[in-house]
Amino acid sequence: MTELAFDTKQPALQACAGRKVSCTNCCMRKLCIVAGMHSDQMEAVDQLVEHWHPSPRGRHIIREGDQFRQILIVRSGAIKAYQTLENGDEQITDFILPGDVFGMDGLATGRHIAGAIALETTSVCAIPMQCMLESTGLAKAAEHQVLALFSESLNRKDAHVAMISMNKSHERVAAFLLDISARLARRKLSSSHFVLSMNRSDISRYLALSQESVSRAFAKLTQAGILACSGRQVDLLDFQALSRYAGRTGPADLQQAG
Amino acid sequence: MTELAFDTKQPALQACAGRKVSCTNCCMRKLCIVAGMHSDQMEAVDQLVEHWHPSPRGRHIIREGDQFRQILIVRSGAIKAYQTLENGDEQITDFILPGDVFGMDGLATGRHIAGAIALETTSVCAIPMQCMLESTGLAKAAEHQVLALFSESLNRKDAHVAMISMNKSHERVAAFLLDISARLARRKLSSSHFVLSMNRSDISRYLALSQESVSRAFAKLTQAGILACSGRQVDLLDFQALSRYAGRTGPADLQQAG
DNA sequence: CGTGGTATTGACAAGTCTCAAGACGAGTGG
DNA sequence: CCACTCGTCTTGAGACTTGTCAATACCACG
Repeated sequence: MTELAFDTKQPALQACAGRKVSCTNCCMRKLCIVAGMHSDQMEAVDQLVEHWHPSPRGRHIIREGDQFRQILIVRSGAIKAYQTLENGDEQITDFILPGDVFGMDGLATGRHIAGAIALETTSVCAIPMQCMLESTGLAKAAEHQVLALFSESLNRKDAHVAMISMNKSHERVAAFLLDISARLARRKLSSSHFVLSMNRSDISRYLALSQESVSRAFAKLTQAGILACSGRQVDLLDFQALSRYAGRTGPADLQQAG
Repeated sequence: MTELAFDTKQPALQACAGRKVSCTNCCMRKLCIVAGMHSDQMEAVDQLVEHWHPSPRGRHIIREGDQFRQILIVRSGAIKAYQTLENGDEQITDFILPGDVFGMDGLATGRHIAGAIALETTSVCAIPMQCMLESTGLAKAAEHQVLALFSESLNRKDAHVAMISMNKSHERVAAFLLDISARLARRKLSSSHFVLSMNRSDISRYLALSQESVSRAFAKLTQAGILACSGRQVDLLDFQALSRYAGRTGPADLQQAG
């Protein structure tokens, strides 16, 4: 089985994965920058947007220090954003799913601070910043959308901070799974049954835990009957219970419920 | 002594604190949205910008759930941004210093997710979003700046994540102090001698630690001769050593060096 | 059927959280 | 000037969780 963040049996992503499509019939148009645009506006954006070739798993889409030239939107696949710290450790700063924008980190200084690597075969669209600022008509139409996506990106980071702030490993993992689940749901994909596109090590560096703790957290949640998992395949069995843990040692605490 | 994030003896902030000023002679013009603008552009922005009355310590500037109407820029003072979690805990998501923008979290959904409270007497400028999108001339001039500030905001959040990801409490506190220090330096204020405007509890909820651990971390760094502090007054004595700790258990580990 | 990357599991040391008590400083009222 | 109070900050001791090191299991792939 190939590694996908989504169940390929579901139609939405399969429709456009890997193929060059125009914005008007792109499956991500409801989440991306063209959301809410008229078809003529969309066509204007289409002229501007570069549809890049799909990147295979492991390929860098952005390298740390690269010059900033455009903002990017994922059309299909999944990406991890990372930053190399002074001591050489790789901090995973984001997991980017179809419809998410990324690459705005380079706008402030002109150079990208964070790198981005495809977690599986991934297609992205690029909106060159230069064009964006020059083309008045489009800028007008897209400006609000761009800002909204920025804002969403900011909120995603706050959610990340909230996740890491939980003190128990199974809470962080529960919150992580719920977050992924909710984001998949927004994309009309199964929220209870999915295949993670990142390995345990990526998750651990995203959640500020050791790989082993992530593994143990999965085991704990499994033993509690809250989820079933085999490697990256995850089935969420009890959302309520999961939410309780993600809600930071809420009403009921996790005992060896078995 | 009043509580300030900055040494009031330094001229930059004193000049405009609390008084209504135009952008052209605001002390924050080099960091804010009007950075790099011609004076005529600046005046156009000036027409648009609302200079709000100073907020006393403890006052809400934004409440969670408030309708989004404008983005805000701090002119003087300091602010904490927070989010109430499911279990009622307050997660501090940001400390906002003069020249920083905030409030963009509300753009995505139209309502603010995070609240903002003044940590000391604080003046902010508001740029109504409606105006911003409508006034073409200005939008053109300010667009790049707005995006750059957004981008900076994103990068600040990644820095926050990196901070929380450190596993030892004194590393997180070291990173925190270096971050504050660097941000003060950008504002031409003393980077080695300052008064924190937030209490230990705020710091702890920002760094995902208990209050006690923060206190102990301060003590540890003090005993190691790296800083001197008395309550919120902080003097950084050894930047190199501080950077080593903030660099995540780097070359030299912190022993009871005394 | 090996091989390499990934994932799990165990045991111990190390660090943090929690609970609890006390110290300190600023502000108030006698 | 003093005693008192409140919020903040510090310090101590024990329980608990995680990180680390190490060994083993698992899976896809050639």
